[in-house]
Amino acid sequence: MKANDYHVTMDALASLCKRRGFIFQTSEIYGGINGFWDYGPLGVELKRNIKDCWWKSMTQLREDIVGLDSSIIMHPRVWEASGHVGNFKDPMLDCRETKSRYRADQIFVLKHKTDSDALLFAFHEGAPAPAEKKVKKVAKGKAEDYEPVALLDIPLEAYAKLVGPDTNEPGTLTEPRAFNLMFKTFVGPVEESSNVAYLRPETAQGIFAQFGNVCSTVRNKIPFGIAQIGKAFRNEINPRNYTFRSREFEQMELEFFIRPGTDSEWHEYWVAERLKWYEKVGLPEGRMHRDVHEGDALAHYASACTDILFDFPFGTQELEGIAARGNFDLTQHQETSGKKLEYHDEETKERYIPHVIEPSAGVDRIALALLCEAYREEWIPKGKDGGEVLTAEAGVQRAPEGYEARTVLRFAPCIAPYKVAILPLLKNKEPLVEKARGLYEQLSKRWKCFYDQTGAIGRRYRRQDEIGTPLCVTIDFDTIEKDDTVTVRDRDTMEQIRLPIAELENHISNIIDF
RNA sequence: GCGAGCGUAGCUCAGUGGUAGAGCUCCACCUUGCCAAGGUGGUUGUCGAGAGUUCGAAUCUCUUCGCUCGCUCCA
Repeated sequence: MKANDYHVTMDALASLCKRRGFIFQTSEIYGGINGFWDYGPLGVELKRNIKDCWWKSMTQLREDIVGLDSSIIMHPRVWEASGHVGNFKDPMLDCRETKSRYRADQIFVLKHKTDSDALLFAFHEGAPAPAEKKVKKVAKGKAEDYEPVALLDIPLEAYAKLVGPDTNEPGTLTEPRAFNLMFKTFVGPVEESSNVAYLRPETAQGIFAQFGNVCSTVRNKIPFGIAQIGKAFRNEINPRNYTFRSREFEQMELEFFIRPGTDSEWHEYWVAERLKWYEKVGLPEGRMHRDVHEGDALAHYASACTDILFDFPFGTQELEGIAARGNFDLTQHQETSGKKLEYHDEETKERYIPHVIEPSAGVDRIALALLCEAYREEWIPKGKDGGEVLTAEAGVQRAPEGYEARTVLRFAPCIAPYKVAILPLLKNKEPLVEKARGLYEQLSKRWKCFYDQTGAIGRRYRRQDEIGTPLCVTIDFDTIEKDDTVTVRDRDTMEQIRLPIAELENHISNIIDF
């Protein structure tokens, strides 16, 4: 997908998100801080709706999944067991001359087989040709006399003789430094190493660590799942693309425990289930993709992993990963903690550590995807029944003659921040206002509603379009003088129907409820 | 993290050393009997932050923070 084919630019979207109160830069009055975002009055409703739809689909609409809310800071040994303390870092090194940065584990070195004083030539993994050339040109040697070794196996003393991948001079590379992507803090008032703790980089480990307690309290039979929604923190090197890669973000994770050997069928099941969910909340099939990891792209303990991707304006990017993790996590925790984390399968009379399928989704990424997908700029014909609605041309703000522009967020109704706007036709006619206020109070008991009496009625419709409110209900003189009916106006078609107030709640419920 | 560009009202932006501006938005009143941009009046800024040069800085210099793009990274 080319960026210029997309129906919205990130600039236009970010502008609307700020103007209407979806997303703000965090602590903006102090200049902001890279990788952290705040959700405004509309954004928080949007996110809540995403989480509610997920939570409902997991824990309410099925009886084999229960919820959990574990703490953000856990015992540091949780992260030893999970491998995050050991592996959750990428040693990096810089070239002082070219200012390039490399991942140490991806750099290899041509080393002379016998002469330990000879120069060493670094190269990118799998691409030794430039280094072989340098062997001939710079060292006047033969390629046969050299052998490739991993950079991490080269002693630091030898770095003075090491020629970087993009230079011909030795000694320009810094020593590799570990970049731990977990946020570190201290428990208790004293900052000493024995008090170190981490903000969780994922919510999943809280589920594994409480596996035993959950099993012994809810009497669940395999297969069953434990779901959790919560904040996670990763000290990303370079947050980019608006809220897409943030340092503080929210995850919705399910650990679905299964009998060993049934991994691939349950993995496929959850990929299909999750794709159905995305369609239900308003991400169309045409913009969704699967990325099936194979070979080296798979973690060593995983038997399958499929990413669910979405076409963003800045490229096709991951919303969710669905991994078949075997029994790696529970086994690790059992070994590290010394506590049994086995499941007694009464059907097969066996004890075993269950395998797990993990659908792990990012709430903020889904919110961003929904905003990108929902955003539309349209040119609509002036006057009644005037013909076809056009998609606005990118960058052209004024509509052509006979048309007028409208910006609309076409959220799925279950996702929209406000569900219904209640509008008196005129604000200076007391009976209209009184009736509208009463209806607003009535409907607010069931849905997030918006009351607006300011400006012309058409203008108020457009305001609701821009924040994605699916329905507008207008109170006019027929309502109060004649038959107690109201006008219900649809956001997407802009069509209006007349309904008795008595039928209103039922009508709204059919459209809105997840 | 490196390089380049950019930070002025809620949004989009003009303003190259001399009293901070425009359009839209927003608010009030009027008008408005169903799809915005009629009328009148009004609010809003430490010109991203800090320091320096200068009689005087939005404007010049330095530092810093943030944003965008490219490289890098994305378990």
